[in-house]
Amino acid sequence: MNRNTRPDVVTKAIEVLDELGLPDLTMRRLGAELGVRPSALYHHFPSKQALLAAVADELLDRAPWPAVGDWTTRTAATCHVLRDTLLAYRDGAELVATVHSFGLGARRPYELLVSTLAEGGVGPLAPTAARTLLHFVYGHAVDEQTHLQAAAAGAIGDDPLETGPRASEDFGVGLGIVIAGIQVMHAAQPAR
Amino acid sequence: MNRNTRPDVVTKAIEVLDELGLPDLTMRRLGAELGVRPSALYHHFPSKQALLAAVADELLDRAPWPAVGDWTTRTAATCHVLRDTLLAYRDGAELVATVHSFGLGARRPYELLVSTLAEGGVGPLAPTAARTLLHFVYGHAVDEQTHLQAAAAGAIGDDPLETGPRASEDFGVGLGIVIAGIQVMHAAQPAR
DNA sequence: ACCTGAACACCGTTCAAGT
DNA sequence: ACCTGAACACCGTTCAAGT
Repeated sequence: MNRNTRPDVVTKAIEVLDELGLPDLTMRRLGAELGVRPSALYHHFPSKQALLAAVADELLDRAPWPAVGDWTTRTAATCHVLRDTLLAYRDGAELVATVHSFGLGARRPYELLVSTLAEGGVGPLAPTAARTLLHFVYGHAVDEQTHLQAAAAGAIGDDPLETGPRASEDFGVGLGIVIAGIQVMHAAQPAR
Repeated sequence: MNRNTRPDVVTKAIEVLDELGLPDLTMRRLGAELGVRPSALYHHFPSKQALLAAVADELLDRAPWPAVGDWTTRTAATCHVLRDTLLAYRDGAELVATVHSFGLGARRPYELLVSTLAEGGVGPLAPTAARTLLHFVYGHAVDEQTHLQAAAAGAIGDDPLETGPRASEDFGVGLGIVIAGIQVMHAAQPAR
């Protein structure tokens, strides 16, 4: 009898995602959780993909994005915050990576990185550099979350390189590789 | 009346993938294409995921992997061959990236890169460097293929940064960033 | 070894109609 | 504005039984 609003649906979707995981976040399950038929959700969103995009954007809006520092430390901080955000929700990495690659949402990290790099003087390399950083962060987070859940399910003995504190170190090393590469290619660029 | 063998199934699956795309590569469709009930496929593979892993491995086995050159040019060549292979089949990038991240197959590029980097003297950084390269190549190829198909469907006007020769340049620049970063971080490593 | 037949337990989406 | 009821056109997987 209490009718649902669009933000209600997104909030409940995040709960279902975190408790059941992305494969169980179905229109039918989400409808049931809201006390409503699946078809009612199509009053709020034109498709499931649009719903997932709204969920991804909401997760990213909750993140404590950094605002200060020179471009290298701010870029690194942004990537660490992004990773932490993706890992903070069950299947968060896969969800956000999918939404981003379909071009339906999750644009915030890209825009933050491009403007950080542009303000840092990286210039015309900024969009390519930002995408390279995002490919690394999403890929690493998806791998880590997949192996984390495999280990939690007991299917595989903890691979220490993919789980726990070793994964954080590994993320930092990989991120260092990409940022160092941006610095080098930027310096090798003809001046403007 | 002619019964199917395991390689038959993989070969037909690649045909269906390339003609219909990954969403239409269903057990039911593939069975129909082989003149067989969907349940018959479970005699050859324990699950759809196992089938997809075999398909990904077959695609990767067909690639002309490079075998010579110093580690930087050989690494670059391996990444270019991988990208070309992924883009040579409809939805090839998404298929191989998914299989790889689930840990069920598609291990060949990782092994090639690790041994190339190790022989190049990159030492303990090799596994992390290889994964960073793969995150970039898979992420870039998935993006490119997604936008290519969106452009082909006419939904979006060709984004020149994501399509055509500009995409190749962009891939090369991003790859240059990662390889340069590996060189820097390797040089910054304490000697062993 | 390879396949059939039939079932189980689900999906996303549409659409006329209700309040 | 938000939802119901009912349908459409599908999924992956299991399992006893057939050849």
